[in-house]
Amino acid sequence: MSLPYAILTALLEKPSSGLELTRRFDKSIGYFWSATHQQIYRELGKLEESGAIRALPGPRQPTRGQKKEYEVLPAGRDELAAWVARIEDPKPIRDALLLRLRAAGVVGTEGLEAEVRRHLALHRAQLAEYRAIEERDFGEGGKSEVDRLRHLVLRAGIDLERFWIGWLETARAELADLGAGAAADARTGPAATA
Amino acid sequence: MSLPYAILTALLEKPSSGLELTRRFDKSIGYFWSATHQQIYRELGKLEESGAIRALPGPRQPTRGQKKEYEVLPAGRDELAAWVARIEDPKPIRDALLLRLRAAGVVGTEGLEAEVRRHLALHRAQLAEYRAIEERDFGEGGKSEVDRLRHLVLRAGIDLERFWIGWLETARAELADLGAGAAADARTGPAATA
DNA sequence: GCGCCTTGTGCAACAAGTTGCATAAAGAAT
DNA sequence: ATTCTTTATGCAACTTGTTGCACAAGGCGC
Repeated sequence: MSLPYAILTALLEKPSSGLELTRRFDKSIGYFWSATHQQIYRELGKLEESGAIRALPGPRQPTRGQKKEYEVLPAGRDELAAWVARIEDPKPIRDALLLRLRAAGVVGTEGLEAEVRRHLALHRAQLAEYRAIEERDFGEGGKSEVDRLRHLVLRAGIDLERFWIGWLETARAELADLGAGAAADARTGPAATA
Repeated sequence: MSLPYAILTALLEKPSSGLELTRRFDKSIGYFWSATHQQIYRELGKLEESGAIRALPGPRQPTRGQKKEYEVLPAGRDELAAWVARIEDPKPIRDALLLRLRAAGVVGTEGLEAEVRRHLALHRAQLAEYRAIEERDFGEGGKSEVDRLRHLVLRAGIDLERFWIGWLETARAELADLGAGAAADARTGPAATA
């Protein structure tokens, strides 16, 4: 659905080979749309076939194991522009940890608090990483249109991490609170607390 | 990955048939882990085969088009309890709208503001729905362990919607601000603003 | 020259999720 | 009685995403 457009965007920002794209996905676009090199190569093939991109004519092209750079053609740019304005509903959340909290209601919370703490640490680390990028890339003023939009996206990432950190702290407190007394009856069944 | 556990949780809360599960997914568990009836039937088959659940012996079982209720067996309950404490990293965000904002940086923001406004309305509606559920199910005190955990999960949903609403408002303002002057050169290329 | 590591491209098989449709039973409508 | 709708289960085909591996070229050590 969205991967081809992510690739088109990356290629418009800078023509690249498959592996270069993979690396760039690992640090910037991949923060909100990750992809493995496999997906990227497959999609590059499709995009080339459909005429949205083309391989730059380099020294020698046809062999395997040789770098192959792509650039976006006008048709690809048009498709991307159309996608930007397309009507497409937001996808509902899909989060396994929330599911696990819910499951803990019926089978007990044993071991969950440690996992919540671990996630908390991971989200704090991610927040720190985002903040470092913000500092580095959007420190001073004088922002172009591209910069302002990129910063906006980054701020979504930052605020999302902040949300998770806040919520996980609440969750940890709640689990600790349930902990002591409830640990015993959680093992046999949760209904006893009522 | 998580779907079988979502189903086990739902079945422990109340033994059900495939279609009943589908309906329940549409209103409660599905808020953070959605599934179609197809996925659910397939997964029920696998879970039954692996001995995690079994069909309740009803009037007549074997025919098609006949309701078939399932309940969780001890093995299934144990698997679920193990999953609750399992180490599993949070998945990175995957959001098409953020991607579209980023794409707008290179192909122009035309048509995006309307889409942002539409999403804003959808998230406000979702928030209202969650708040109504909160009012209905967790209005007064006297909460059991299950209730407290369920409420915690619901609050994650509520705060996530609040996050999106806040961010989308910022985005809309930013797009409106870029709008007037930038609309012209966005069509030809974004670099002109620098 | 020969092994070895890195860079680079790609196939194949699988897992998860989506879409469209077929089938069957039971009850309501006429 | 027969048609229509609702409830219910399920197959088949497809798309997306993941994992493991194969293969090719070039640079480096010795």
